[in-house]
Amino acid sequence: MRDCAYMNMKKMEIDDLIGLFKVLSDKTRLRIMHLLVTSQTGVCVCEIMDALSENQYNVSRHLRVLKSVGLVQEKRLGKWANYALAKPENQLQRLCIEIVSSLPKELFALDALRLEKRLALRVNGKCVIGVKSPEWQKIVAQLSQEGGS
Amino acid sequence: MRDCAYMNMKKMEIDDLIGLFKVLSDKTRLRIMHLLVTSQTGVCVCEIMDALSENQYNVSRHLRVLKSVGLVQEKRLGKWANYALAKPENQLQRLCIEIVSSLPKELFALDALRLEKRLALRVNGKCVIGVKSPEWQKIVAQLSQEGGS
DNA sequence: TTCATGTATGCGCAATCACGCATATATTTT
DNA sequence: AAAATATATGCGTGATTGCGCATACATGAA
Repeated sequence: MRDCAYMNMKKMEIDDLIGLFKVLSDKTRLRIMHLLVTSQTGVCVCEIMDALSENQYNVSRHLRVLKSVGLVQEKRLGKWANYALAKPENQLQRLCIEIVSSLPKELFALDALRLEKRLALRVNGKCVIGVKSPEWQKIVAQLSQEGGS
Repeated sequence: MRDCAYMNMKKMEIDDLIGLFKVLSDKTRLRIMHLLVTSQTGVCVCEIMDALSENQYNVSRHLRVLKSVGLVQEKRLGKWANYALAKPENQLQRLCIEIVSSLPKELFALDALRLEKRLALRVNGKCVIGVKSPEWQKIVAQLSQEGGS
């Protein structure tokens, strides 16, 4: 992946703040961060995909960005990659989590709802259905029906 | 001026948050905002220029952006344009001020110091020296000498 | 070993956006 | 009226960056 400005973390300077805001300036990244901050649980890539209705490579790429600045951590479990909020190790990361926590939750309500439904499909606390699963398609159809009423 | 994404304010949506973070993702804008938030006083363009050591057209342009999203307000006084933090009129603007207020002040210490010295040159509470004034050049030279010790 | 599946990434493109330059506008001073 | 001064802005450019596509990689299943 090409280098991006928001990956450049040295000592704490104004430029680091700028990097932080740049990280939060992408919709997909902000939604992922909010998901991880509010849910306080590790989730795999396909669960994020479904919660956000976002495709695989974008979720993956944005997770990489978040990981590169130390905001999230990855734990591989077989084919699955589990991502969770990292324990903040500097002021900047704490600030970021504070900021994300302070955002109006209503704006992310749909993501949260979908994540809840998606996590309910886990078996033994683990994701087992992967991408494009019929179970999930059905739930999505149901949700869009309710939403359209 | 060409349209920018962060100027597009409708109802409060995630995209508005993105716009907010984009506004804060520029160093000059963030420094201006911090200046206005912490100083709580209206300042003219040339005072900002000197406080930030930034040129005229960039300060002017970024002020325009901040004004366009309702974060700052302008009051013209003859040749001088006085800018101040606008009274926040929605949740997003309040959030922005909160966020800027929460940033580590040390990072903006030099700007704050220069602004303090610059405001001390006012007469009757008004800026009178304009741009490229010898008085200010002298103070800058003094500051850089102290900083280099 | 071959195939299926979850995840990662190189490439090319298009959009965004900050900047320098030059110049325009507005107001005061001479 | 003309010059000076504070501020604003159109234009061209370069840098950044998000995305779609195709494909690579890694691991488990058949």
